[in-house]
Amino acid sequence: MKTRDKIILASLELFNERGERNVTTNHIAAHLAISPGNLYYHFRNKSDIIYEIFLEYEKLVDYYLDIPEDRAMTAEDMMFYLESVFDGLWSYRFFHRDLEYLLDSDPRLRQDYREFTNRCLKAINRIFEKLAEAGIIEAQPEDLRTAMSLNVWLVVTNWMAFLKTAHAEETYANLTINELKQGIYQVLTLEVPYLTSGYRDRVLALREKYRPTLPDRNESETSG
Amino acid sequence: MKTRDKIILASLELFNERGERNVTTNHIAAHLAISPGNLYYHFRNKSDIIYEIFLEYEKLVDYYLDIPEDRAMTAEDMMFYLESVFDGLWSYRFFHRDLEYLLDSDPRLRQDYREFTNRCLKAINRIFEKLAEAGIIEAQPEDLRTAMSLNVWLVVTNWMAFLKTAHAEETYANLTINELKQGIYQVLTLEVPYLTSGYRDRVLALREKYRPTLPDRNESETSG
DNA sequence: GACTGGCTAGAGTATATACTCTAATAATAC
DNA sequence: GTATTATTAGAGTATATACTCTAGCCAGTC
Repeated sequence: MKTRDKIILASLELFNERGERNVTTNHIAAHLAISPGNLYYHFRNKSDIIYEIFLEYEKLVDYYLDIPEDRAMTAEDMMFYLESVFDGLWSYRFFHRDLEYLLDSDPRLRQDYREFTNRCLKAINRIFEKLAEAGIIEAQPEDLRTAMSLNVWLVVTNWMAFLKTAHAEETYANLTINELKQGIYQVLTLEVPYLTSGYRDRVLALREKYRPTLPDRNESETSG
Repeated sequence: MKTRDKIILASLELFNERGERNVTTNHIAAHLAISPGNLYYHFRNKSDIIYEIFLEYEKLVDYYLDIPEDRAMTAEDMMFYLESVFDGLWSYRFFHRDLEYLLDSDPRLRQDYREFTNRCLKAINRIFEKLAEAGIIEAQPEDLRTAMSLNVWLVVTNWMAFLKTAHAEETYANLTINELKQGIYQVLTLEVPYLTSGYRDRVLALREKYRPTLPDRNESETSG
């Protein structure tokens, strides 16, 4: 594997494990047993590494959210979208953690991320439309659908942050992809009131599989 | 005003403006025209300043979310809760930005914040209960109510982050409290499907007042 | 006036961090 | 082979940051 690719891979790994803020370029080089000079031969700066990682992330999610227009949507499709998106979130989980700082440090990233968000919102919107066409959820006016899509985006992209703050101990290390996917339960919660009678039980059953076993909720929960 | 209080105030101001990560203790001291030594006489470290600010924030929100149990809830009450909470978010807006890093650096803060979150979730839950008792929304099983409350929390606490990423330019400076309050529209969107026929139009009208005029959604709206 | 204790100044320190520079080595072209 | 280019090492730099240390000021008290 080329050094350049190794740098990207190691950076992603370290960022995910420790958070971007806690990983320096020297750490990355040390982790790979290469010199800082070598790293800076391949990347002009730290931002450039992050930008490359973003491009990969973007590509992955764009691929996941490519919605086929030649056929109706099924409940399985919907679940597959959710699973895929949460897989993506997991693989690039450092990204949403320090998002605001990252965007402040790189205008190019800010611009790209903004367009990326808009594409995702459109895709979510389209999924809702097709779910309605397929009779899985009730059709809703465009206004409402757009606002719903935005809420889905907010829940999806911030569920992980919530989980980490809800953990009692240092949580960066011990978060698992299974816990993360409990966010699917929360997303489906948004759909619940719109489900058609024909699909209601079906989707509720699917949703049930992701019911959160919330992290040490018990510890201070004795009141109530 | 005592130096200690001035430090807290100036820190909050600078954190909100520039983000905690971009504000050093030396900046704070310089801003107040006091010496670093003076600052460190009053606070053992930066974390302690942040913790003090959190305590204020916590107190404020706890006060806002104190739900009177001696009377029924009105739609106005609900709106007042929303307005208040978003005011609080605005005043301490730096906090949710670097939340994860802050919690990682201070176990005491992590623990307190976790309990704070649980209290807020319970309050939201109770608000939904009382809205149902008042006939404003349909009553829902506890499970669903809890999941809904969590979604409300996610939307409330992350709406600001979304706004900032949606902005095209450097956004930390030019975000306004009015834009922030458009998050109320998103929260009410979550309630829409549960509104009773008696209150539906009423609440939809209230919601309409907060409809987002989303920041340069179409590429570059001339800012002026 | 002398003493005390809270408060403050400001120079200074240890460490970290992003990044540079030069020279050496490996790979490739001719 | 030689010349050229791509890659790498590793010491080094400029700057920043959280925090310390010492000495002095000032308000109140005896």
